[in-house]
Amino acid sequence: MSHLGYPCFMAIDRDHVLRSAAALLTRKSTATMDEVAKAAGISRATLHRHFAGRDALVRALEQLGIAECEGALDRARPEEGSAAEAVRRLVREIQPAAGLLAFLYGENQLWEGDRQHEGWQRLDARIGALFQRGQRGGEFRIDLTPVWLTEALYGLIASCAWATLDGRVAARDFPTMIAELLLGGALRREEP
Amino acid sequence: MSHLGYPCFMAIDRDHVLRSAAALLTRKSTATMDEVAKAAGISRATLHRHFAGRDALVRALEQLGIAECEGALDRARPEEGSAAEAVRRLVREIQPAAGLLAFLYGENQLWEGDRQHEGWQRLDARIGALFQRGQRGGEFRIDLTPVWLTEALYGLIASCAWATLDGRVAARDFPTMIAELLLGGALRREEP
DNA sequence: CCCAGATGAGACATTGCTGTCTCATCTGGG
DNA sequence: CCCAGATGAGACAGCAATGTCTCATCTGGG
Repeated sequence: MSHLGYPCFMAIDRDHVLRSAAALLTRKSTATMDEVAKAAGISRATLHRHFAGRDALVRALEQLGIAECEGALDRARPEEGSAAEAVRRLVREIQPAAGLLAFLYGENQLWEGDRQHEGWQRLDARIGALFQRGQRGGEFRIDLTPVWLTEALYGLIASCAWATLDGRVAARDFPTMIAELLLGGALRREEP
Repeated sequence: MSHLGYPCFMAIDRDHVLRSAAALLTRKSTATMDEVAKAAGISRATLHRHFAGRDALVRALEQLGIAECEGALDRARPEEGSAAEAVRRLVREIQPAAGLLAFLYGENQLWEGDRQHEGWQRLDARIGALFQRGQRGGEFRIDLTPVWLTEALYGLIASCAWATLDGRVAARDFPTMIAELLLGGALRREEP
């Protein structure tokens, strides 16, 4: 045991378990603790040593999802350049976390409670601010509220993640499909 | 008992149970059979007399959702006028079923099986055909596939249904928010 | 080597939901 | 009135997943 009070490899182990769980739960959101353990290559006992219970596991996944989103948002530099380009960067950066987000998006348990994780509010605010910047700069239309645009972004990410799992959308098209639909819509642009 | 083999009021009763269940499960997808029964104002025993089990109930809801979608599609007259207007009509007609669709959309159980209800395929085909018509007519851009546009439509409907439940989007804005985002996107159009 | 700590396998009780059953009660048509 | 059929209330066992426990085993640092 290290001086930290836990073995130095536990951190990466925990991360590995979380990512396996995310990958599995994306495909089968009702997977058992036993299935999650098997997917991570550990026993159910060890899984319970890492996470007190299923609820704790989901909460940890929520935390991970929030962190991934914030990382993606940081890397996308939402204040920089045109808002449209910032949205494209954001979608591109967020793709690796799309499966996890799709799972969390469908986990009603996280939202029905009287109060949800503050991290989501912070994310909503940051993404909403990006859309607002686009509106103020005359780049985005103003008849769609930033709140709705943010919500729609989440919805499209989840849709595309599931469509990708089913093979209805190619993974390499993920960023384009979402960003182009969200930004430009289905209507053809008039040639200038 | 009527000559039909069941009381004449059972049909409407069954429909009432289904709609109550849809309304409840939209808010809490993990609701118990007991909660569903209470929400419909009947006992659990009677609920089991109508639907053999939870699975049968979900399947019946799926059937209802498909029927509502097909009805909305029929009323939207997807072959008539511009494709964009047809999409707007479709979204407007589908709004009453949005909550049910959002529930079904998150019910992975319906999709993970090796084969899903053929009704969805028929719906996908009809909606996809609408988008394809818009593309062929030069109205819609061709770099977003009809399959993805269909998927995105479902996703936006589910997103907006949940956002409406949470009060983040007004119910009266539902058709506009979805149709305008799907058709026009966030970017402002250049003035002609 | 020695041992603390981590792990895997499995036993175990508990819990919440399900599906089925019975029985008393209600209701509407004949 | 009479009765078939529907209903509500509740009992009951079954089941699947959870959470806790023990114990044998493995592993790495000192």
